[in-house]
Amino acid sequence: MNHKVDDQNMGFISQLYPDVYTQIVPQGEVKPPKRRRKKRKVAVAAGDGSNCMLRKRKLTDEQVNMLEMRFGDEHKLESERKDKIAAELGLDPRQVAVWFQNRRTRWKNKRLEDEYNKLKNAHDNVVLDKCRLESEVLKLKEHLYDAEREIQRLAERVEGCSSNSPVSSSVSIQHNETPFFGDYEVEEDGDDYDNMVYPVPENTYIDHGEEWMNYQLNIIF
DNA sequence: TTGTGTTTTACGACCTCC
DNA sequence: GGAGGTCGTAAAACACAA
Repeated sequence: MNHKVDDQNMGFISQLYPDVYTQIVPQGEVKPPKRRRKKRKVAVAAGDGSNCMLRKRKLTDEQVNMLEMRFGDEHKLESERKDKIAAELGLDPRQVAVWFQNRRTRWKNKRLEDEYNKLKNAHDNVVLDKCRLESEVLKLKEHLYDAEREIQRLAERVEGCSSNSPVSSSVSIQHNETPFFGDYEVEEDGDDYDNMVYPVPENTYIDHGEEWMNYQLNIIF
């Protein structure tokens, strides 16, 4: 950005906060031509206020706590507020700005992480629900299968009775038209239960669809 | 002690807004 | 055009296992 201003500021700051922030660019140093990204030496204040290349300075707990409080109040940082906080903590305004920038980034990442976890939980619940429903469907299909067997059994019994008696049964079910499990047509991919096609006999149940359904449900449940 | 992974501080490039 | 933002990353500081 505006390095000239930054450099001027640093000099100014070194005078304002000699014990905190030190101008670290050696006198007479010629700036390298602007490059996309250059290796940098991070330099910060020496405890004795001397001008020298030093290790990066970590903010004190007190400073960090105060910055956290200010960040809690407001994530953005206007110039006036920045200067005020900097003066309050004995920091370079630039340091305050940088700290806020980094803090915003951390905050954003945290928010993204929380959002991701929320979505993941929702997804997991949906998957769980899907499994539960699938197993329920399987159970119901098993019930249906058992019911069909029972119908078959009853139909055979009725047929046996009617052959012994001249009185015709009031039961209208004709066993050879009763769909049995073996009569299901299984579609190509062979996923037995899922792809069963129920062949409704032409003249037996078609006119009494509702009754037939109720009859079936009574057997199942 | 040292190698390694993570966090923190700082900067450069670029973008947006006034 | 300047101020302040984001993004990506360097490098120091730190934590910790081996």
